Amino acid sequence: MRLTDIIAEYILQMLELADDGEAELRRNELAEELGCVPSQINYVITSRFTPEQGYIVESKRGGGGYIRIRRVKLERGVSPLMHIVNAVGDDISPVTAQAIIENLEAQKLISENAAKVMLSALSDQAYRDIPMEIRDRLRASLLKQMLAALIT
Amino acid sequence: MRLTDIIAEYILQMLELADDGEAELRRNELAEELGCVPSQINYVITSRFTPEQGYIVESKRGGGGYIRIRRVKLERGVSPLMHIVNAVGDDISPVTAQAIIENLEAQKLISENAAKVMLSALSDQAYRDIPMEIRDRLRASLLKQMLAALIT
DNA sequence: CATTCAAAAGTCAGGAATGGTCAAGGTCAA
DNA sequence: TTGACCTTGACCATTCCTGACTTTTGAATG
Repeated sequence: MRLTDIIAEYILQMLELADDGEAELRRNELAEELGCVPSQINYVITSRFTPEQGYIVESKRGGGGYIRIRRVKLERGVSPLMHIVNAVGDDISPVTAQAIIENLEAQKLISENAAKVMLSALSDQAYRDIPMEIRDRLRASLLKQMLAALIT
Repeated sequence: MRLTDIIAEYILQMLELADDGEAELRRNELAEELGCVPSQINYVITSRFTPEQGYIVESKRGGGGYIRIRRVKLERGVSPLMHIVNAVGDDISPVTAQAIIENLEAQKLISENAAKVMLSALSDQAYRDIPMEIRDRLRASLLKQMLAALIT
């Protein structure tokens, strides 16, 4: 198992155990405990605990420093899907698109089946005949179109 | 025996041995073991493990990368969705695609939400940047990919 | 106070370990 | 002979991991 997975799993565990949905850690300490260099913690956080995946991260340097990771709930009141549609630009990478869909599913804003369908439509697997240069544009277009279709 | 056959056979074997219908492999490793260049693995996968043939494929690059092949077609008794996947050719018009989805929904083979999502993904509305000449190919590819994702 | 120091966390570039794409050429059966 | 299928290799893209260097912060010191 990769270091990255171990670290991510550890943080997820912390989030689950915390009653306030907040995990606070000390970077050097955690790196020591998990046997990696400190900057690897940053790598994991920036690659797996992104806003698209539903997390926000705060930190402080210096004495008494920390890294705090919070799972954020999408606002259910004002059509969170619309919010995403508006936030997505003209391009989107496969990884980012996937993160958005998985987050929506985790928050139960879309069904498992809808997630499956969308994931398959956003994967490069379906774009064999499409030139590389326009795949990310197509993906963004499809994502927005599909999400819009789900807004009542 | 052709290399392609050897590779395909090997993967099929892996799928049979797997209890979850899923085979995960490392491209370079397999290429080494079977004595071919790595890209030949891609050729085999794109030519023989397609949605039409009842497979869906995911992969990840980079450290700890993999190729995962999942069999969605049931051994005996083909899923009704699989019939459609096989019946659709390399091209499909917007009207025909729409009719297929509406029919599946009417027969309660897919949910209303899944139908909505698929309809939006199959409409030309989402293909603004795609040259006219390849839209129907893209549509067919997406249709098959999405339907396959819904099986099992 | 202002300065200095130590203890955090952040950034970045590079290397290694993967898989992906494409175009050119080879093989073979019809 | 020709067209479909196969094979190869050069080049590209992504993900992970590390370490050197930078920045920020609070506390000790003068």
